[in-house]
Amino acid sequence: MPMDARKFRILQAIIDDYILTAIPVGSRTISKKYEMGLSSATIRNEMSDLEELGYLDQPHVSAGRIPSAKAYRLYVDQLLQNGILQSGDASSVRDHFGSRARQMEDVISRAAQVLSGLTHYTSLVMSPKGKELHIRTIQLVPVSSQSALLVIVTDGGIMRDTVIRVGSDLDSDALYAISRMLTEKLSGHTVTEALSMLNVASAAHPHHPVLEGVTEFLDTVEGDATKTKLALGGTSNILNFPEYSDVEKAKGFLSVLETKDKLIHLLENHGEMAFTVRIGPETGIPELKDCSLVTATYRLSDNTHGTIGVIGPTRMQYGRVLSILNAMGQQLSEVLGQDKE
Amino acid sequence: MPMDARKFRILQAIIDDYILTAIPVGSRTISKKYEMGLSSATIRNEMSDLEELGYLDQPHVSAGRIPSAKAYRLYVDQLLQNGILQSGDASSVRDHFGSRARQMEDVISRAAQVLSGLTHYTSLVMSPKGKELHIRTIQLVPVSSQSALLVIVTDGGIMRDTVIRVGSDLDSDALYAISRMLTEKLSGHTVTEALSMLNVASAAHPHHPVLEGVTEFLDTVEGDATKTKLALGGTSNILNFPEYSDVEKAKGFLSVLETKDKLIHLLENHGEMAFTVRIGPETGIPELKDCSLVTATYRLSDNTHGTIGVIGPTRMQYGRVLSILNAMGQQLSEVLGQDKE
DNA sequence: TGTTAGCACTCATTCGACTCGAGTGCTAAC
DNA sequence: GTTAGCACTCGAGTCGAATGAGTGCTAACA
Repeated sequence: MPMDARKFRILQAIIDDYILTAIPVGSRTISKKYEMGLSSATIRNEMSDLEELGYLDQPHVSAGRIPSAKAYRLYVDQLLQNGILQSGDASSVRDHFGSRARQMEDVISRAAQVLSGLTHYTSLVMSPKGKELHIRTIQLVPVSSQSALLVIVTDGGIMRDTVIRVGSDLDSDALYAISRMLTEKLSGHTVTEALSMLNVASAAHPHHPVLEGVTEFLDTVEGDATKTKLALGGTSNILNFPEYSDVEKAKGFLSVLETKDKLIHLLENHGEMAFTVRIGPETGIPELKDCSLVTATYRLSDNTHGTIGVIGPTRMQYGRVLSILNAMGQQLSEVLGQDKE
Repeated sequence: MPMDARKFRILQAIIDDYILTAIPVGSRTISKKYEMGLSSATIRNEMSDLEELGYLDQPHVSAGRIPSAKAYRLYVDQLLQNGILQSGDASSVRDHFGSRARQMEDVISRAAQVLSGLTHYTSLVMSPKGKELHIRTIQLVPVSSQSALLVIVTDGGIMRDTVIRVGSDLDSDALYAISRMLTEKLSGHTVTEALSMLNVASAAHPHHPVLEGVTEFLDTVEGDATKTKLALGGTSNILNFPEYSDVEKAKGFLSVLETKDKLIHLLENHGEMAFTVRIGPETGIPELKDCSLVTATYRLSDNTHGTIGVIGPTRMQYGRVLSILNAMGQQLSEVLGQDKE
């Protein structure tokens, strides 16, 4: 039994209706609300076929059908292929975002707020991965006689800082000299590259406290995924959807959001696509089996990119979400890239 | 009708039982489970009196009684007066916290996690208010030809940074010189004091871009409460309690947590007490009318303090929470104060 | 005078029987 | 291939009786 055009049109109508109403949709609804020119009986036969093909599920025999994950997959693939992106969202993203470019962190969390506000889903905004960032300046700022603040400015305006121990024989001017030297050597390189260069240098000057401190810090930046900044928005939005009116399910969902490591891992597996859509079980997280995750990337430069995403019920308004993510991605690239020149 | 010792003992038993079980407690329960040496009928008479005094409510006539906000208030005041603080919690806080003192931000969020993990409630950890912090070092780090990163190191190891525009005629060395000068002048003063000093300086050198940038930034640090860092932990813990099995109520609660401004405002009204306990309506936030907020402070120095707190249902294990907050406050003072010398 | 046993009364909760209706699957006719 | 008709299914909602926890009151008791 093949999947012809009519079946597809009916499936699409079912999905559209279910996304809107969240109640299982019956054959009569389709034949009345959507101008098919077919009677409910015919729709019924087609729906039976679609169920056999695995595109529809039936909660119980006397209810309508609901789309399966496979159906959403088909639906989304179709959407992605046609590239239907409303342009109206770009301007509304712009409006809500405001133009003030502040610190990376502020931008990230603001973006998460806007994203969840516009979509009514839960949003995720992740800064670029640490190890891909290019170093621009390294500066040691004296904090006390024994320690200094290590500030690393990277492209995108992100800065990472930590306090390291230095030898007590270094005063402000000495630190400044070291800073200049380090900046000269490492500027323009990625964190990963800088790390290998430092390892060479450490071999020449063993037990140099400053070098050790810097190396150690870069090491954690590279290795530790949790160093990536992740902002969430609209975490309680999920409760607006009837599929999460069960408190137990809601708890599971919210618990996942609390352990950011899982989320970061999820967002990192992005591949080279402009968009990634993971539907239900495709997320790989049991608690999210009734959720979909849509992600997109934004670029700061050729090699550094961050990820933004939206989590909602599988019956998500994929078209709208994709369009908004697209607009937000562009906006972020613009805002974060602008103070780069 | 006075409130005698026996009434108080009975009230205490009722509160203890209700905190544990969350079900209205009847006269028979009290006379059996708690060794009162009184029959249920006597208890019943006393409970009737307690209700008349406003300490007990009755959901409906054939159910037991539940403590009113007034009852919890009495209970807590008694608790605070007796200063019952189990010492066991101090060590468990220490165990969970770990000794690694990292950046302020990490410590804050770690503390929130530990706090919610130990109490099973939602925790709040707020860094000290910006304007109370003492400046230790000011450093300008070149970022591009037009802009510089302004790093301000304060006591407690907190650092605030932002990118400011500078005149294009300033190279790295010039910025360094300015940094030294600023550090020399402002070190040891609070943000508020520094601000007034800078205003004097600005009058002498009008339109100086660096001075303007620094002033503007300190201004936002002082004025903008949202600059205060606030970490939350265990936001979904509230769903474990039967009083929040209603999704609508849970949504209201979680929505409040998302707008951090309200929370910061709540935590700031702390007064000079070691602990503050706000019960139900005392929080002043309608969505939290069935919640209690317990806060405590930790100190970095004489003038700078941060706030930690726990939010849970009004039937909270106040004794335990107070004890844990006390331990955590000490721990935080220790960890954040230690790199101060 | 305080305490207790006894008893009638209240009322949320539980459970089963019942109805209602949306929706299906199947068959036969078009 | 499409459609009308019809029997059938089954979740959701309603109603009412039974249940039982808990109270308030009264009268007896120490």
